[in-house]
Amino acid sequence: MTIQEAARRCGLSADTLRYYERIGLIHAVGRNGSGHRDYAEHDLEWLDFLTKLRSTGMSIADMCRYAELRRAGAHTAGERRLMLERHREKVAARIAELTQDLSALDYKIKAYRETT
Amino acid sequence: MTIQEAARRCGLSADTLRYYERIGLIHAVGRNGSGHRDYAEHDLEWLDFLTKLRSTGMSIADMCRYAELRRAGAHTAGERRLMLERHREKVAARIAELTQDLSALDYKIKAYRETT
DNA sequence: GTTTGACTTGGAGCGCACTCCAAGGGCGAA
DNA sequence: TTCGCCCTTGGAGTGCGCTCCAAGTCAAAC
Repeated sequence: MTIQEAARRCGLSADTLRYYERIGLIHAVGRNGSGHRDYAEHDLEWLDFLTKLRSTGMSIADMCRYAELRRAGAHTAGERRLMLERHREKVAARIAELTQDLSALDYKIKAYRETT
Repeated sequence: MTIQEAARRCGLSADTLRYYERIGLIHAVGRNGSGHRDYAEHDLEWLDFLTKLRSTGMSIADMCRYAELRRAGAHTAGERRLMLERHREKVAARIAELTQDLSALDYKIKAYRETT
């Protein structure tokens, strides 16, 4: 799969895919005869997971840490799990915060509706 | 109220408060005899509202737009309300997205738990 | 009276996450 | 064979939202 197709499928730009590879988030993407990147299905699955971490607010630095652990092998599974559990709590807290802010927003909008 | 007290109460830094004033987010904060900022209660209420907008992901540019409309007077209430309503939808969508990502994360964590 | 410390201003600097650029390579179509 | 296009790399640039700095002012403490 070309970089353009991979970009389209995971919702990132080709530039971002190259950037992710450069900083070690994606490891050893295959190349074809002309030296062009050739993405495999498992690259896409990993990218989908990365974009989930990213969209839930994990920093690139932490994602790199996770990717590094993953490359290090099965014995890092515990640490990876811990990272995900901690991140999960942050996401849950964020949802709670947003939910509260949403109702504050609703209250404000209601006030506007009653005034106008 | 000094800038330090105001900063503590709204959870921003004094630098950020000065920055917000510079870009027009906060208008005409009072000064005392020595030219130091002297925040009033209504400044704090406005700041609390601003931090809610900010923490729900509204851009500084949009917040400036809102602040500008507010300064322009009551005849802009409709437009302000529209801004808030649109923002509200974005926040709701964000919550939905995060909630989905959270369950994906839970799924992944569950897999780790079953493996280790 | 001098020191301390918080404040003022305009402007520069920073960290993050990309995003773009220049120079060059490879390949299919006309 | 030449054109057009997409790809490669390393490195530079960008936008956002602050954050820090230098130089100066002022008031209270010692």
